[in-house]
Parts: sequence; C-alpha cells; structure tokens
Amino acid sequence: MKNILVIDGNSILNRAFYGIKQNLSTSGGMPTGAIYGLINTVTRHLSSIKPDYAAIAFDLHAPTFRKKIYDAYKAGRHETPSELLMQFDGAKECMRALGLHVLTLEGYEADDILGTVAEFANSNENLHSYVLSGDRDLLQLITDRVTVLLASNTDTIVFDEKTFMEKYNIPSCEYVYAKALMGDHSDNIPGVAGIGEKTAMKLIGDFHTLDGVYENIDSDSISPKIKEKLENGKNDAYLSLELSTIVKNAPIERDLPSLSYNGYDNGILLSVFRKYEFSALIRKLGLDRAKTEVSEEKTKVTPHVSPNTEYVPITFEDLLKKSDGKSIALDICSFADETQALKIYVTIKTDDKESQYQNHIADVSAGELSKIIGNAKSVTVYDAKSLYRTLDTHGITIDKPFLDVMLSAYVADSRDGRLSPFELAEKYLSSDMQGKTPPISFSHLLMPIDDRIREILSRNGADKLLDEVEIPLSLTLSEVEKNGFKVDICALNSFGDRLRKNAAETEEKIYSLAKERFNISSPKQLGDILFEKLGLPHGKKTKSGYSTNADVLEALLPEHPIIGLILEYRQLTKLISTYVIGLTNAADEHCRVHTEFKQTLTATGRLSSSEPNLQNIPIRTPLGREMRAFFVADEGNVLVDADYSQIELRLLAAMSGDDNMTQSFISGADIHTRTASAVFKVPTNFVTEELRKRAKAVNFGIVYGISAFSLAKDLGISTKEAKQYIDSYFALYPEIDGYLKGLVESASRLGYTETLFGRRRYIGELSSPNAIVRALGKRIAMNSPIQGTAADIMKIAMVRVSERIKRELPTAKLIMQVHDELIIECKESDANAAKRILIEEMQGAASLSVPLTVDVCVGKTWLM
DNA sequence: GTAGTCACG
DNA sequence: ACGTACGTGACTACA
Repeated sequence: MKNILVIDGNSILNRAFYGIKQNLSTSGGMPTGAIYGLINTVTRHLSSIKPDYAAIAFDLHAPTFRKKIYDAYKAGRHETPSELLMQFDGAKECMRALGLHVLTLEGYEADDILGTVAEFANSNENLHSYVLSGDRDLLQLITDRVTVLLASNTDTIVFDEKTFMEKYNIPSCEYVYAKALMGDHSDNIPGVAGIGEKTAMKLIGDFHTLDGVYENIDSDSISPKIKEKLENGKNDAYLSLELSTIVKNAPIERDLPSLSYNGYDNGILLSVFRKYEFSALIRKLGLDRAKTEVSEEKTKVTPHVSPNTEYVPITFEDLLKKSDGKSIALDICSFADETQALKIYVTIKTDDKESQYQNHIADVSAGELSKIIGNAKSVTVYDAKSLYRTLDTHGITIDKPFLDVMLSAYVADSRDGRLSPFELAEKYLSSDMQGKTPPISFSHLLMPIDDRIREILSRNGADKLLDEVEIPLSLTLSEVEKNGFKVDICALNSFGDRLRKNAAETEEKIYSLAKERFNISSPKQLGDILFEKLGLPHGKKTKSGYSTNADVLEALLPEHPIIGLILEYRQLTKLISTYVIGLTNAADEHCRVHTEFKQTLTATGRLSSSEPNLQNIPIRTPLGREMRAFFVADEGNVLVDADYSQIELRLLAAMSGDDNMTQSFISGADIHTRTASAVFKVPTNFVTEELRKRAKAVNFGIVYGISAFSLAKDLGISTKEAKQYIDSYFALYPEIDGYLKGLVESASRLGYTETLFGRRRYIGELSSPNAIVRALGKRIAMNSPIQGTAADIMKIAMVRVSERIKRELPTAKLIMQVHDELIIECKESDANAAKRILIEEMQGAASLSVPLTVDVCVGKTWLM
C-alpha cells in the first residue's frame, strides 16, 4: 500500500495568513508569515505520513467555471489582501524546495485538483490518499481510500469514513447535499435561507440526496416551516449543489509516477529558507548542520533545567521492577483500533543523583498497566479525569487518585487551567523548547513541573486545596459523569410536540400582525419589522442594528400585541432547540445523559458543565420549569436534592466579619426581609413582597460588586434612588463596605485575589489603561473571593459525600452538581440515609462564624 | 468564527 | 464622560 498526500495550498495559506500576527515576519519588507505557517503545517504532515507521492494545489487567478455559472460567486467576499497575494509565489517556491509537485489548472480551483488526484486513489487498490486542507468542503472527498486531514493552525483533525459518520451522522458522500442546503456564506454560495447545519444534516440523513429531499417534501418529517423554506430556496439549493460539488475529473495531464515524493534536497531548501530568512526553520530541520543524523540531535541536552527528553524502550517486567514503590509520571497513547496493547510513556523518579528521571516507552496490556499503577508510590499525569475514563474503557478501575499537573497549575493560577504540559514547562521550568525536536511525550515534564508548582502552593497555603479537594474530586467527577442523569425521553418528546404546536401557532399570529413572513429568529430581520415597519420606539442599538433582547421587548409590551407573541415564540423555540432536541441527542441507550464537567475552566474555581450543559436546566419560569419533570430517577430509585441556602451571602457575612449580618444568619431570620426592613425603614412584618424583592436585588448586587447604575436598571428605579439603597445598606452592615474596598486594594497591590482556601485568581483588568476595564477589575476583585470560596466549599462537600456514600450506601450515586446544589440518586429505602449524608457533609464542609444551612428534597423527578 | 440571545447559579 | 452587575454554555443567524 502506498500513500499520496495532496495539499490544498490555498486554504492552508489563507488560514496561516489570518491566524497569525501578520506584522511579525517579513523578509526585506516582504511579508512571509503565511508562508512560514504553510511550511510548518506541511512539514508536520510530511513527517507523520511519509508519503510516496506528494503534491500541492493552488488556485490560479483566472475565472473558473463556477464564476461562469454564477456571477456572485466569491464576489461578495472581500478581495484577497495584497499582503497575502504577494506570498503566493514564495509559497510555491518553498513547496518545490520541499520536494512537492505544485499543481495549478486554468479554469479550476485547488479543490478540483485535489478531487481529481484523490480519485486516482479510488481507482487504485494499492493507493491511499491523504487530502490536507483547512476547508470542510473537502470532506465530501472521503472514501475508504481517501482520508481528509482538516488542519487548523495548531492541530489537525483526521476524518475518515468512520469519524465522519460519528460527527455528522450521514455518510461522507452525502455531505455535498447537506452543504447545498446550508450554503457557504464565506464563498457567497446561497443555500436555502433559514436552513443551518442541523436541519440540513437531518434532512439529508432522512432523504440522502437533494433530489430525495425535494421528492419527499410533503413527508411528515418535514415541518411546514421547513417545507416553505425549502420551496423558496429550491433554485439556490441546486445552484449551490453545482457550485460546491468538487470536480473529480479535471483535465490534469499528470500520471502518478510523475508525482513521486523523494524528500528534499538540503542545499536547495537551505538557500530558499535563507532567502526568506526562516532561520528558526533552518535550525528546526537541522539544515545548516552538515549531514548530521537528526536522531542524534535529540540527545543534545540544553542547560540544567531541561529534563531528559530521551525515551528508552523497556519490557513490562523490567518496567514493573524499576517503578515499584517509586513516584512515576504517566502518559498513555490509546489507539482506536482496539488492540489490547497500550503504548505508555513512563517517567520514573529514582534516587540516582546523576539521572534522577528515567523515561521509558513500553507496550503493555490493560492488566499490566493496572499493576504498574497499583505498585507505584504515586502517579503524576496531565488531565487525570480524562485518563480515568480511558482506563475505564479498558476495564481498569482506579481507587487512589493520580496527582495531576493540570489541577496543580489551576489552583495556583486559575488562568493556567488551559495550558498544555509544554506551556507549563515554559512557565515553570523556563525550559527553552525552541529549536528542539518536539518530544514524543510530555511525561518527562510532569514531575518537574508539579514539584515546582507544589513549592509555590505550600507557600500560598493552597496545598491542601489541591491534595484534599481538587485531586480526589477529579475521580469523583469522573464517576458522576459516568453515572449520568436519566431523562424520560418519550415524555420529553411529547412535551416537545406540544411546544412545537404552540410555536407554530404563535409564529402565524406574528406573521399576520406583521403582515409579512420573516425569520423571527433573526435579530436583524426582527429589528427591521419592529422598528422600521411597525415604527415602535427603539431602545439601545447593538453594533449590527437594533437590540431586540428580552429587556427591550418587555419595555415595549404595552406598545404592540406582537411583542408578547415574540417573547413567547423565543421562549418556545429556546426550550425546543436547546432542551428537547439537545437532550434527546445527548441521551445514551439507557436514556441517561452524561455531562462533562470542566474542572479547570472557570476563573473563580467553579465547575462548568457541557455536552449537555446540565447546569442551566430551566427553573425560573413556570413553563421552563416543567422541563425538570423529565429528569427522573430510575425505577425503584429516588432523587435526593440538596442545596446551600444563600451560601454567598453567608460567606460575605463571615469573611467581612460584619456583626449585624452574622447575627442575622445565626438567628435564622430571613435575610432579605431583614435587609428590607432596615433599608426601607419599616417593621419586619410590614415588609411587602415588593420590598423584599428589592432588598434581595441589593444583596445580589453587593455580591457582584455593586454599582448604583446597574442596580437601578435591575429594579427600574432612578440611579439616585439606587444610590440611597446602597448607602442605607452599608449603614446597616457597616463592615461590608470596608471589606469590599480592602479586597480591591489588596488585589490592586498584589495582582490577584484569593479564596479562603488559597485558590488564586489573577486580575489583569485592574492594571488596564482603560477605566471601564479597570472598573470591571474592581467588581471581579469583590466577587471572586466570595464565589470562589463557595465553589471550594462545594467541592469539599462533594469529595466527602462521595467518600461517605461509597462506604455507607454503595448503591447510591452522586449524579449532579449545580454550583450550590448536589443530587444523589438512590434506592427509595436509602433516601433518608442519603439525606442525612448530604446535610451533614455539606453543612460541615467548612466551619465559619455563620452557619451553613442546606435544604433537601426527595422526589421521583427533578421538579420538586 | 462572531454576535445576539437566553438558559442557569 | 464612560458603560456596568459576577460566573458559565448552547443555539441561531450571518459573514
């Protein structure tokens, strides 16, 4: 089997151009940044694929056949900037120097050349074709012998038939029909107005081709609304199909042998790279070192801090012997082909002063890996939670959590949760990775980085937060994700049908009031109807037109009956698309949805939940709230739901040391009522619902880092009045004003805030030259310690609850966390025990000068 | 990919 | 004089 690599020169060069800081690289005033990016992408793939044949295609600037059938094609798109245009010739020169064949063809685009070359592979059993592009359009070329490599500036996604199917749920040969429906706005290809990726994929999934869709346009599975859009856009769809279909028989007069790839000539490449001043590339490829073997370069060690990057193969038996009782770092390559062998990279910390860290690479079975992990003194990894999941799929269960560099970095500085091991090495080891061959694993970096961060955390007093909270929590979270939350999909879909009916009726009413049909979901079109055609008074504007958000619309409610209908339509479509459809798609074969918790994402220390997000299931409106009835306990089980009562205000009381507020919480009084009574100077039993609501808004505002303006907007009162509320508030709780000012002062001085448990958030906004950004920085400084400490406490509680149910109620499962709320699913008969565990562990998670109180409910559904 | 909108704590 | 609550994620439209 031989390989051919065909590259979409245009799209890669474009991506490189827009993805980089263009001013940085020039050679004699001539920009070269895009060329540089292109070379990086190309060499990366040349060395990983090692093709037998290789070519790169470019567009010519002559008009193509597409232009002839459709004038607007690429006309609406802005001109190619001259800084990019002037890089094309250089790019071709460099590609030739790399040994690639450069292909262009009059009247055709690079895509068509790629399609035609890929077709060679389809007709040749012994050839596999790799198509490298930045453009998703090329995905239509995928077959069992054509793989598409979708490159961004930083990495590449490999698409073959299987992965394509997994992502889009249609076979790749049908992709072009979906594309015809969606259109491609960057290329000015129209598609069907109002049909996006989701609808297009669904239609093609059902009917396979464009013809199929139109032949079945009366089918029940096509809603009247979609049908209408399809009919209106029929011509555009077929035009779009013609434009997006990649030609596979362009008249290229090249045969396969003429495209053979034999590597590059050092001398030629060196002179070309010198010309463009690509000194970093020359170093990276070792072009200036006469005939040195590249592999020997790896062993060349840079100064003291750089860990040894050499990985030595080792057998399982030897590895087990060497790692027994030692601290190790681990990185696993898991392959999709489901062979039993796991490729692992292991770094062992030894007592040997000469070579303290020894790196090994080994192929082991799941059982063998389990043994190595079990015998080690400690295991350090990057992103433990993902690893637990991988190990779980191989049947390996972990009971003692791994140390995790990602978590260490996040606790020390919440901005660093996104940094890769290599970026962390740069920050903490000041190791200079430049010009070095990229190592095959990051295993060798993990322990040195972790040691360094741990020194810092001990000084900050945050080591306990890491070891006793975040690290055990990662294991707990992996279990919560695996457990999942059961959703009654049938009932949810019946509810969805009801919503759809209502939405369709509301839609018609809106059209008749507007005397026109339009896309209500388009803020632009809606704005035109409301503020131009109907002449309603417009409030604030956004960059791109009139604002039509709920605040604005609510103010217009008395002006026109259409407003209420639009708000209703918005609510219904939101519920349908995000929750009914979203949750149905996310459910597994047991009707359970498994969210992913991101443990190192938020600036404050909270978790976030995604795919699906279960932390934003509706509750605030009666209709939305019904959604919670579809989150259910499995047969014979119940949900036990516990939430902290006003944890952030309690923390404000405790952390500020305000006596009055502390006493309020100790006495168990209703804090909002009590606040209202004092701020509005009425006896407690004269506090109306309205006054309590206002006091509640003030309490919230304080926690967010209040401003009179925003409070006024929130409550619909004058700024002056809002200011009086705030003044009375600070008079009532005298310590709080000083506490908040102190937070801002210390954050300005130190550059960061800390939670009670030592978690740091750095606040660059405070040193911004822009006053608005600085004001934001102040609010962040006032809010983060409160929100962050609440997050810490919840995490402590989760770890303790998890440990206790494992011991005392082994069949009970923790299934969800929503910031101040925890949910356990357990047997009905265990409900009381679960309740007790939740209350005890949540209330006892921290001991403060104010009590933490927890409300708990038991039910068959989340609607409680 | 960004903007606008809206769901939650 | 300037634009504002703090922290998130998902969906649709549009370029």
